[in-house]
Amino acid sequence: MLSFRVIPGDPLPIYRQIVRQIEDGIAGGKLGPGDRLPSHRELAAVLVIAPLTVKKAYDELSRRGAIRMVQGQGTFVVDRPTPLSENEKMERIRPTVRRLVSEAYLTGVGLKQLVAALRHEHQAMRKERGGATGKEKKKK
Amino acid sequence: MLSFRVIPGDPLPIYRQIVRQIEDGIAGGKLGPGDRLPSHRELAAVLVIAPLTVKKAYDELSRRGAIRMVQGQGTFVVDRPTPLSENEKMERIRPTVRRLVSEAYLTGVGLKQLVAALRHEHQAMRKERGGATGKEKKKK
Amino acid sequence: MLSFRVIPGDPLPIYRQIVRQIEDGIAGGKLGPGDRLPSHRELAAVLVIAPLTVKKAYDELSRRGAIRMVQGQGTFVVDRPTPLSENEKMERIRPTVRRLVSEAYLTGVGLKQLVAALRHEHQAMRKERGGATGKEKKKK
Amino acid sequence: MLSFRVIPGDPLPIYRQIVRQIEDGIAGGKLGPGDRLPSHRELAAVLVIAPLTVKKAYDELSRRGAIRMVQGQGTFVVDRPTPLSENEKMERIRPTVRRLVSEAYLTGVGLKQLVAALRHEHQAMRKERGGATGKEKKKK
DNA sequence: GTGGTCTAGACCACG
DNA sequence: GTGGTCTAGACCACT
Repeated sequence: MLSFRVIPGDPLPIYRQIVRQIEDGIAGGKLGPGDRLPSHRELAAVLVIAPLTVKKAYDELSRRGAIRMVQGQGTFVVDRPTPLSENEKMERIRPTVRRLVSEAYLTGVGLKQLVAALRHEHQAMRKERGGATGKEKKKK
Repeated sequence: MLSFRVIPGDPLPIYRQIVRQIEDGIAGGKLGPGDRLPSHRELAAVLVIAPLTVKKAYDELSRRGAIRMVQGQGTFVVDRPTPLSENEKMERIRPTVRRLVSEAYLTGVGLKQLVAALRHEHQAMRKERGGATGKEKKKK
Repeated sequence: MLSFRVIPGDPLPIYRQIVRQIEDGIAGGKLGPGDRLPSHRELAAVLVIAPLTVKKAYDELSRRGAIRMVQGQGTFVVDRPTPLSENEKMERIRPTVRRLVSEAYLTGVGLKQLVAALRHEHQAMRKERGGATGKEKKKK
Repeated sequence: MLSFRVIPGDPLPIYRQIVRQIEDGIAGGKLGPGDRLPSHRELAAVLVIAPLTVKKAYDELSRRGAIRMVQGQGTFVVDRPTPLSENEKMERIRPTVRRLVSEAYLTGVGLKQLVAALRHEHQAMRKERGGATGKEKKKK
């Protein structure tokens, strides 16, 4: 199961953050058709936010046709995996890359430190995600 | 002078959009120390928004030490940005680092590619700023 | 709960008065980590001023790391104040130091008396905060 | 002659700062009846502010009867010296003392550092004021 | 209910 | 003209 992270103070509302992460997960192949998402109550508990907030995210995704909520069964991914090309992937994250570089410059953080911070955060996330340390073979 | 643009519907509030554009302007070298910004009323008129909204953006930049507002004179880009400790620098860019790492992970972009993209963007920005490639000798 | 008071005609703007009162409340131990402040609307009603004015005060305190505002929850005194470097600390109190020295000089108060007054006031505050006289051992 | 200092960003308007400093000077005996103040143009030049601002301060003091402006002659102190008792002096600067102590606590500056900063600033001012290093004997 | 943003005015202080 | 403060509303987002 995908693990989510949510930033309370972010300008992007929490429910949109969830929407986005699930979309990214689908785009990146981490989530495929038929995959089951955690119940909104469950996810809310994990993220320590209100269940209604998660519900709102699921509703949004449902409206977009990316997932389907089935009474008494759960919530499932509908979207085609739509494998993105490498270029498309890079394009997708590029705005954030640019923003980070710009922020780093303004703050006076050098490229070296920046890369270090990136690696550090990457490690931290891996541990959080469940202990995979190398190239993980995901199977459904 | 910088040209500003603002997107009303954006999840990022208008005043933050302005903050970012000015920060980027400084980062990109389009705005240098001593440069004068348009008055908040003037900019508000140009952008067709309320003056207070622009002022809020200027206040934010002022707090961060990027600009200085002087009564009866105007608003100026600050000469020597207030020095921050290394910890504070990292703390400041951390949210974006986390976000980028998360996006990359979900989208299926590996750490290597990510770092490469970062370096690439970093180089691009440098060129934009005037071609300095290393420690630049500033003369006034 | 703290009781607030505001003087409309004061040279110190209302929102700064609020900032100072809350800061003093924290300094004096009347406000501790985790304590909830009245909502900005509520406080505005009590003080008979515009909600935005209180919000501006809260924003200022939030920026300084003294409080945290959480959507839908309320506003709270922060647990562990953001650590500042020694230089920044001194930088922050410097204006008041300068002002005091200047006032004392002009009023004809000598350095010795000034330091004595400072020590006296410092002791008084400590007692107010609960009687700790040295390094206090905090337990939770 | 008294030397003045002015803080542009202060909540107290510059012209009020000047008023206050002259009042303090009179209260502290640094300025006595008949003493001549610098012309407003002159003082404005020294403080690097607009002459109108100084004029405003002089007008204020004139209205209060503390000084008298005489066409073609200059501006002179009128007020009785009114020597303050030590207690009165301390009372006068006490609010600022309290404020400084409170700020220092909040900022995490210890008493020791605080006193050191005070001494440092005191020295700096002395040099600025014209090089007196010990108890200065002032004569009119 | 909470905080977050925005508007369209107003008046003061400084130059 | 500039910035600095304040008001009295409004709507949105989250719990």
